[in-house]
Parts: sequence; structure tokens; C-alpha cells
Amino acid sequence: MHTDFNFNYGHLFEEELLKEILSVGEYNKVDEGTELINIGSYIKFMPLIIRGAIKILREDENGDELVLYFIEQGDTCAMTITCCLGQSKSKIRAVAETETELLMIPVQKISEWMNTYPTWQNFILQSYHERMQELLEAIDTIAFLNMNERLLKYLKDKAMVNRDEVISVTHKEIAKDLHTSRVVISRLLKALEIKGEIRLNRNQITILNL
Amino acid sequence: MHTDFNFNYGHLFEEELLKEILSVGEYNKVDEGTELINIGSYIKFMPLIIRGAIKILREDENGDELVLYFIEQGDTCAMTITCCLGQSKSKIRAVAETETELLMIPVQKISEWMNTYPTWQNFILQSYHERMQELLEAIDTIAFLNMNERLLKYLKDKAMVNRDEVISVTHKEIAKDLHTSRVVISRLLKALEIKGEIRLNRNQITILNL
DNA sequence: ACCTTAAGGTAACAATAGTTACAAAAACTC
DNA sequence: GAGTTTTTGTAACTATTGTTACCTTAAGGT
Repeated sequence: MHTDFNFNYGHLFEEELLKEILSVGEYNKVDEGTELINIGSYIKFMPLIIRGAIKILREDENGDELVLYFIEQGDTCAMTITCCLGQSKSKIRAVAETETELLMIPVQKISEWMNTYPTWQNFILQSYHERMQELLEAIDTIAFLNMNERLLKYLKDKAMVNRDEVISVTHKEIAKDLHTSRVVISRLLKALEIKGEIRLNRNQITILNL
Repeated sequence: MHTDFNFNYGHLFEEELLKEILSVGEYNKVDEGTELINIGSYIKFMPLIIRGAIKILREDENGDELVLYFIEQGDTCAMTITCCLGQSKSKIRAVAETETELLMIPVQKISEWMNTYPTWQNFILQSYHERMQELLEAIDTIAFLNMNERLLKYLKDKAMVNRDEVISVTHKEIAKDLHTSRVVISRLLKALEIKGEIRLNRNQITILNL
């Protein structure tokens, strides 16, 4: 754990801050599928990802949901920061995409360190910046691509964060993530298979030209 | 100008910072339609809006564009902050929605004040937070609403920032902002008129139940 | 007033996405 | 291994959105 943490964050922070993070942060290892942040819940910790990947989703009042993006090791969830600093409820949902190790940083430390460690302030601002970019990319995807292209992008993103061109997922799950129906996904997947882009198996999709 | 500035920002910052902002910020008055930020341009100033409203758009490589949200007096453009601090090119376009007065703050002051004025740091983080929320709302809109509902929301938002239930706009302009075709907009507007939600005139739409 | 351009209305059709219904195959249960 | 559940395939249909084409009307210029 310690070495993984240093690998991802060591170059970002000074010795002293690294020590503080390790002493204050609560280490946590969660299984795939674990719900880390619920819509509407108050957030008391900010997660620093040491290993693994997390899927960030948006969900509206009717329970319609949509994947926004994936975050990986070395990332943190900027959405959490806004929620933490603003004491507001979460507007998003975070689910472990793979088995994931993370360090939970208590809220009050975030703003405390903002004032004492310039590198921390930098890290927080940088995180905001990156998450903003991801949100813009998500907007591009849903605004300018059709379902066909969105599906392929989703599969490739998923293969990327899982570091495996074989994806374990059902059509139903994909449909939920992309906010469409299972039948639509099955239809488009079949078309992609015929085009030679993927290979289909039960509970499993292989990307052929990643 | 001075009183308008104090009205919008006076309660946010301490006396000293207010004086600095006014001495360093370059006052600017722009007409409706003025392009304040271009895609791909480097940003050297951060705008504080004193009066008026600005339309923020996303544009992809093919020139497809889409309105993300409007910002008003008292707001700043957090997207600018990310660009300024990261020295990166703009990923968005900003166009004056009405005649607008603003104060242009030079980039290097933004980070300088982050370290000297806690209220400034707070303001920047708060701006990030709000813009993040707006982006999420934009995602909700394009992901979960159909064109019909998006159109009505657009009209109401526009009426709001213009403080007038009579909107001066052509069907073509709306189509561009919502990234669809003129024919679709004309069709949906006509349906809204028949439903009694709006009244149509050339270059002008009146919202009946705002 | 006459010409030109911009704005808006509308029909007909195409493409994409969503829905309902049902069947077949695989996996899981006991 | 018989029965149940889950997953996937597919057809037929509907709804929404996008496209093309053509017309009318209003506004602006000279």
C-alpha cells in the first residue's frame, strides 16, 4: 500500500505532507461494485485512489442514470471536493469499477492543507481542472455522438481502466450506464460484431482493435 | 460602475482586496453578441461580471456547437480559471448575451490573491463548485430531456437572464444553440404556441407562463 | 415600388432510438 | 437432470429527430 501510494502521489507532495496524508488518511480496500458515494448523501471523506478504478454516474430524480466518466489511480474525485467544501449533498454516484484501494481524507483536512501546503492547493485546483475537462468530454459524447459511437467509446474506456480488452458485462448493465434500453444495446453490439470490431460472448465482450 | 461592482462583490471580499481588484481590473463594456472567449485562444484575463449576462457554449472540431449555460452578474467563468491556471487553451466559447459590463482580472493576480486573501480563495472554489453544478445540469438537460423540453427550458433560461419574457431571437439561432435544425425548432415552437405556452412573432418569442 | 434577402411554415420522407413481445440458449438451483 | 432464472437474439412497431424541398411573408435597400 505504502509503496503504491508513493508511486502515485510521491512526486506531487513534499515529504511532510505525504507523512500527514498517510497518518490521517484512512486506508480502505473495496470490492468491485461497492458503492462509494450515494446521491444525496453527505460526504465526509475525500478519496485518493491508490489502485483500481471508479465509475462516476449522474442520476436524476426519476432514477435515470448515466455514466459520466471513469477515474483511476492517482486521481481524486473533484466532485467530492465541491461537496466537502460546500457541505452540500452529493449530486453524483461513485461505484468501484474494479477492486480498489483508496485513502479516505477527512473533510476538514482538505481546506486546512489548502492553506498550509501550496502543493496541496495545486493538486486540488488541478483535480478540479481535470474533472471539468471530463465533464466537458461527457457532454461532447452525449451531445455530438450517436448511440453507436457512444457504445464503442464506452467499451474502449472500460477496457482501458480495466487494463483488459476482454470486458465482463451484460447488455443490460451497458444499457443502464448509457441510459438506453437493453434491446438497443444488443442490436448495436450485434452490428459491431458483424463489422468485426468486437466479439460477443455471454457476459463478456472482447474488443478486437483497441 | 463602482457602485454596481460593490453591489455584486462588496459582501464577498475585504476592503483591501476590493481596492486591489478595482485598481488592477480593467473595466470593459461590450455589446450584445461580442465574443469574449474563442475556442482555442489563450486566456489572459478572468472576467468578473458587473452587469449583464454571458452565454457559454461548447464547440467540437466539426463546428457543432451547444449552449451549456448562461452566467450573470456576480458570476465569473470558472472555465477561465482552469484555463488561466493551467495555461491551457480554451475549450469553450463565451458570447455576451446582453450588453455587459465586466472587470478583466489579469491571470497572475488570480493565483497571487489565492495565497494572500482567504476570501478570494473561497470565491474561486465557490465558482468552481457552481460551474460544476451548471455542467451537471447541462448534462441532465441533454441526457434526460427531449428536444421539446430542452427548447422550453432554453427559452425560460433566456427570458430569465434577459429579465424579459419577450425574447428576441430567430428560429435559426435557437437551432444553433441547441445543436439541431431550424425545421425542428420551428415545428416544436409551433406546437408550443398551439399549446398556449408561447406566442410567436417574427424575430420574437413571448413566454406566456413564466 | 421593385428587387433582394432573411425568416418562418409545412409536407414528405429518412434515420435513429425506444418499446413490446416472444423465443432460444446458457447458467444456476435444488 | 428438471425446473427456474438470466442473458441474448430478433421481429415488428412506434416515437422522435433530422433532412430536403418548396412556399409565403416580412424586412431592408435603392
